[in-house]
Amino acid sequence: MKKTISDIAQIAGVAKSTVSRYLNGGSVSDATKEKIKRAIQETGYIPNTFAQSLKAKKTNIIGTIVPRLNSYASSLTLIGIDEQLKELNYQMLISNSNQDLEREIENIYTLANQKVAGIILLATQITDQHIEAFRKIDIPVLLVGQQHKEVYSLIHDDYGAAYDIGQYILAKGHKRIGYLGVGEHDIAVGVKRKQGFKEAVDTKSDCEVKYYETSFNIADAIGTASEIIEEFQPSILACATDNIALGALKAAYMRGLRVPEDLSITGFGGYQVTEVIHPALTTVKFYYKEVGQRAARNIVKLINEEEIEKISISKYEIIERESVDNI
Amino acid sequence: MKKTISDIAQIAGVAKSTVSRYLNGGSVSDATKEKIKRAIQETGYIPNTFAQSLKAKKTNIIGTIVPRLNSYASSLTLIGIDEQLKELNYQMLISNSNQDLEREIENIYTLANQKVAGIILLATQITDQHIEAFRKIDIPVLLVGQQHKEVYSLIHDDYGAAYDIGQYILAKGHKRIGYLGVGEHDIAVGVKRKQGFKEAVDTKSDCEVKYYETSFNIADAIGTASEIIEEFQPSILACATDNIALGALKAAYMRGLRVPEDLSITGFGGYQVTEVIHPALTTVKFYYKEVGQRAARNIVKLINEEEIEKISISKYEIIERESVDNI
DNA sequence: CTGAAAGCGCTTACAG
DNA sequence: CTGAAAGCGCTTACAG
Repeated sequence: MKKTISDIAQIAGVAKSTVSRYLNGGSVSDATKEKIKRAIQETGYIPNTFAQSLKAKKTNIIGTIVPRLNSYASSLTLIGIDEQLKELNYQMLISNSNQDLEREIENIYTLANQKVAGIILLATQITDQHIEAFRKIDIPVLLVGQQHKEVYSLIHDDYGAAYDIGQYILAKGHKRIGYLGVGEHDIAVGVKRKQGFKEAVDTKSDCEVKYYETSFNIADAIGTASEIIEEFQPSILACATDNIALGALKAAYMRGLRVPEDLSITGFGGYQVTEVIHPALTTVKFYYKEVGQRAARNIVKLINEEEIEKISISKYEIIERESVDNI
Repeated sequence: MKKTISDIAQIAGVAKSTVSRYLNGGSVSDATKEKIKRAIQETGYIPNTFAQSLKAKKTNIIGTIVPRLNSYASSLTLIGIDEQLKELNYQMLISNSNQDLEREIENIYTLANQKVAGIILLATQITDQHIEAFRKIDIPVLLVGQQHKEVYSLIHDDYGAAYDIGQYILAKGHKRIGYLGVGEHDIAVGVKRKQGFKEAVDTKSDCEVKYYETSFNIADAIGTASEIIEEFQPSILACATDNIALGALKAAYMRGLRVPEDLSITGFGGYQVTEVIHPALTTVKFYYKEVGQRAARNIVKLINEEEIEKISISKYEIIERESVDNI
């Protein structure tokens, strides 16, 4: 059933090497080309990628490790990577670590096993084990979303975006401000966003600002936001992700508060749904897909041993919509 | 740098075949085991998967083709597949066709090239070219979400769910009913859901029902829903997906209609966000993740040449929330 | 332009 | 339990 290059060679009446040359664009006479083409069509021959890779000693596969598949940010980033990679004649292999750091480390080694040409890691946190793995596998690695001094990274400007959101809130006249963030193990979302925000609101001394923490989970966010509303009664709640903001919105409705009249809310991310809901959410949009595309270009450069910057920072844009009131 | 099995054999002072046996759990004496283990640790040896697969003539990789990556349904299905496959010692390779049928066909062949053990296709429509590809590659294939008489399939009960939604709407006393679906090239969403719905509402003769069509795109849905509201002024708008329902909700708000007081809305899918928005959406929940898991089990059975049903139909559940009014 | 041969890194009967 | 040898399906110098 399954045809090999030898079968084709035999049917076409040429040597295996000639078929191989035909397949790889080497010099073959037109007459020979014709014969081989016919043989391939007739048999439905498909070359064995393993044998090819075994000899060629390299693949055109880029392994991409994601913490979770059902996230707006991951999905868009993956799409960007995939699109760009296809253009560059590479292929994307997705490996899901399901928010499990151990599995993430495992995935690095598995990908190395499969001789991927490079690895893109949509990172949440980078541990020593990560660094150890990167060293051992000896394959180009690119981090997306988090940075580390020993690895090439592509990040969103979390600090800058948060600073701008802070300034924006101040400009709207808010003085009783709640910030709902996540744990500090996540440097980008947990640390940088909070830092930028704090830096901005600290420029004004007549504000009362309180910082809270929840998880990335919407249900958790609803609970935490609800408590904050009860305890602190802020005029605005700045949330570290759009999902958290969605939770805050729900909490507001559940407590009978109108948004933005009774409580203003902001998010982070620019998820599509934030535009469709009512009131539409004021948030900061990150360019996930573009970052994915850039990641693809960068990893390929790394593979080709071209120079790239150790760390690139991507832009953002404040999207002003309906969820923030002017006081 | 890169170590091979020969290096390990040499360092451990044994034959390659012994190392191979060690790696694959064949019988090796404890003393030899120890030597090999040490050699592997010392060198950080990682076996070459290509060489392994070339000999073994099979892989434990399941190719999964998705129409798009940024969809709630795909993501959850993928997670289910991935989880279950890991348990069965298989690996998932995701291939995105980006809603491009040609690319989908290409992906089938590419996956075959890579000698995947089986293919799961999250399908939108099945053309003759698909069937031709399935025949040529001679690899087990499983369809998810759509059915075809020549291929093993796993589907959601689109017809049944739509019928129930229709009945539910009738029971709520609605008599002026709009149905907002999608094109008929998508059998599951475009044909089956409409059919089930129609069947249900046709049981009552004093209703006026109008059928409309839009795309899967939220922005399109907003536009179409807006027109429907203007022209037909239904008391309820049943939407063929949750995203379309989200668009309808937005359209209602934009026209100053209250939901559900002025217009009731229902969806299809059970996306997480439908629970968080206000008003929470009445919809039908499909078990995407579970279907993914089952798909994984089924494709593995197919690979092992075990019997499975040609077509399995998955359950659903009507989720009654706040977006439908009692008339 | 074309072919014979060696070799990529493994695995798998087959002997011992 | 262990090793030598053949072979998986390709590619790549090397001759011609």
